Amino acid sequence: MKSRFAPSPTGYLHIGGARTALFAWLWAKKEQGQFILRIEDTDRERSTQASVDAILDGMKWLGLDHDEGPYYQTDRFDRYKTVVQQLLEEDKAYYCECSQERLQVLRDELMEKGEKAKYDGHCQHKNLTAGVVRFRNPSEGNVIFSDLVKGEISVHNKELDDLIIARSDGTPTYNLTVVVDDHDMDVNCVIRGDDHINNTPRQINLYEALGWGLPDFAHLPMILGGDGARLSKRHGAVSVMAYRDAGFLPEALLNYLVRLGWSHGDQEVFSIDEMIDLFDLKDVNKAPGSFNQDKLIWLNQEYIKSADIDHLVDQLDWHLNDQSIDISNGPDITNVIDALRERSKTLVEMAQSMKMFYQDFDQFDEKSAKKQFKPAAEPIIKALIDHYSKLEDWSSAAIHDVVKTVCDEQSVGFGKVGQPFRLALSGTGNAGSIDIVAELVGKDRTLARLQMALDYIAQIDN
RNA sequence: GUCGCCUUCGUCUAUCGGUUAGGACCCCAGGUUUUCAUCCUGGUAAGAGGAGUUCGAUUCUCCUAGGCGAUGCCA
Repeated sequence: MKSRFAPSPTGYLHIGGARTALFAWLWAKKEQGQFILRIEDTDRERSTQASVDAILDGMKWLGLDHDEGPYYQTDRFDRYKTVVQQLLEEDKAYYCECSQERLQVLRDELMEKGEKAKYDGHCQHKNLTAGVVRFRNPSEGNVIFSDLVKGEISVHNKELDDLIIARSDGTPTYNLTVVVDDHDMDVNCVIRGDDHINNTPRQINLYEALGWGLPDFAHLPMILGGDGARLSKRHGAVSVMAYRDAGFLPEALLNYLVRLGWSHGDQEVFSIDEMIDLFDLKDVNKAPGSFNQDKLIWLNQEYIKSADIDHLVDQLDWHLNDQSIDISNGPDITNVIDALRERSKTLVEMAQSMKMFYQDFDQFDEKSAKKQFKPAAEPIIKALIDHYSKLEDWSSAAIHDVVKTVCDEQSVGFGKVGQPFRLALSGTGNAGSIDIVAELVGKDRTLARLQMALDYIAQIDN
């Protein structure tokens, strides 16, 4: 068994493409077959190297590795020419020199008459020797195939016209190259978006004209935006790498994508191995799905909570760099991650929260400071500084004991001490349990920040 | 216009003719908690419409509507 992902390099790897790639990849793994990557760059006007790189980067980040390729169609023009020539010689194709204008007029007329807009075979028997090359599509009968996800699909040959397989400059077009490649590369399971369903009967006719055996076809439903329209930029990020940048873990994205159009009972969270084990094309839904960022965020948080610490360190690296956070001068990053993982929805958030452990700040969040740093807090903070400066065992347990001692001495509840302390430590008030945070922030920084809080209160008094 | 595909809570989905139509996200309420978060409990919410087949349809068939796709010398 061999499947493939065959994007055209006219932009970044987007969410829909990634889902198609994932399903094709999963099915190959599941069937212990191969997965190949092919770049369909026959449209030289729109294809760019930057897009090729972006697609490769996206696939790599997602971990969707290929067994063969990447193949480039532009490397195979000689082969396509040979096939076109063969079709010409066998009279299964012919040259056509109808102008674009004539074709446009023809389409308009047919549409106006309520008919299917298709080529009328004007050059069919002219025996021309130049122009575009058209494939002689059968005019009778039906093309019927059994799609692995959609079931039986039937189209009348009457609906199909003689499609162009080579442009007037001699370059081949999609419907020809895809057939030649899938055949030559032994792809026997074509998994792609269902926007290709309409092309499939044409391609089947081409396979038959060439005397080649048919692959299985599996057409995946599209991914739509929240409003039911085709997913596009206005629905938020559509580029896979934009999700990396926004702080998502690749396995969270993959998990989200695999559940869009496929399910296994009530299970929501799947490891890669489980996906491979449980995935089955026959369980793929026919209906299109809408992309829902809230659920992706939930999954991302689930993965952040449970991920292997080394993996998080790896994934965080890009974000630390992006936010210019230097972790060499501060606590062990694994301890910080553990303190933060239950309160971070994304890696971007986590990196932001990490700043308080590695960077000093010169002011407190104004709103919180007004609330917490009132004159009444002064003796409490003074007491904390007093105790902590003498504390030798800088452990969360000892730090916690001091807070309790201060509560007793000042005859106040935990909150009266904990809240200003937390704000002093974090600058924003958002932090986990104060004893652990204080331990990680370190004795010197803790004392300096408490002193800063004291200075703030003094400045309010004046 | 024509052809093809699709249609269960707002969203992702379960259901292989008989269920109080289940789960998850979101949202709401309550509980745990030194803030936030985590965690726990509970709640709101669905079979597009119409025929037919059947003792019985979300499930099978047909029609309608709606959505998406194709109708390119794009892929």
